[in-house]
Amino acid sequence: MLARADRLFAARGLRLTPLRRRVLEKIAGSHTAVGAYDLLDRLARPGERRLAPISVYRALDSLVDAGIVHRLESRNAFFACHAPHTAERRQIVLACASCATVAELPGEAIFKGIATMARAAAFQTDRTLVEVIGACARCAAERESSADA
Amino acid sequence: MLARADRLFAARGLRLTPLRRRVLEKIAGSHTAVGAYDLLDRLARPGERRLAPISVYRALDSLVDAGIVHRLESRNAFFACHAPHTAERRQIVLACASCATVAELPGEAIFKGIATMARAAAFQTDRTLVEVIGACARCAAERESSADA
DNA sequence: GCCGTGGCGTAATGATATAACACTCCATCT
DNA sequence: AGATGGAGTGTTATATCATTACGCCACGGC
Repeated sequence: MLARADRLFAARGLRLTPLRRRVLEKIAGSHTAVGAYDLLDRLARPGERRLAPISVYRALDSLVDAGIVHRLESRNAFFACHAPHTAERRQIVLACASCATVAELPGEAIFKGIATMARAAAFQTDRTLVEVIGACARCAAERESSADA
Repeated sequence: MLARADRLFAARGLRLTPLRRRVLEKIAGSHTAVGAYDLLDRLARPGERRLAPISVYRALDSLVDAGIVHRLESRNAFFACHAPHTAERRQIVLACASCATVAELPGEAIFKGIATMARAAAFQTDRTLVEVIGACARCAAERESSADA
């Protein structure tokens, strides 16, 4: 993953700097969506001065631009993209409301359908967002059992 | 629209109060997505004390619950739903990045497709979000002409 | 009458994100 | 070598978005 990130940055004349690397590691380390301030906490090192929010946001911006990290708009949070796709953002995002776990599904057909509809409405698409909020398999099971109780 | 709102509230044993009505009018008055604090400004009446943010957020919550107003997640903003659909949120949202205009398209087929994929991934869907960010017909035309220049 | 719920006011605070400015590093050009 | 320019980060302050906690009043049902 870090190698991939390296390549993506290099391809654009940029660098996967130590700070960006640390941020990416923290995000990728959890398969969940994490907020910028959570990240700040996790990046804190005892004895060192805490990072300023802006530093994390800058790193996040660069990672998002590179397509290695995505933003979960419905939660104002960020998650690492483990899919093999390149900067194209054509994945359906499944976000668990209880555990914040994020999964991605290839959604070419869906995105094509949406693009067609937008075009028919004379709308010029820059970015398409598909987020499904609900319960992942694990949490859905828990819902069931507590519903039984 | 106000009549529809009235009905939707009444159907749930709630009321379209004066405050909610004012908030709804301000949102519906613009066909764009407006932030809660923008709304606060627009609701301000000379000589009167300004509303507290929480008051607007409460009104917004109730309107969103009723399905009369939707939240544009990618912008943390709100827009009135002019579509004839009921509380079902199965509309594709087209949001113009330059003028904030929002349009909705019926998206049954798309939402069905997404639901099927989510189910196949053992994901239990609560809510599905489809937002297309780009340029509306009008702003796209402007882009063209400035690109020419 | 009393209680539960809905609805709103007030004050304070929490959470998310950016602006503005300064500095270093390093590659490139001259 | 010196000048230039973009990338990257630090520091400080501030903007923007949203909620918690508490209290009051209106109204309908028991």
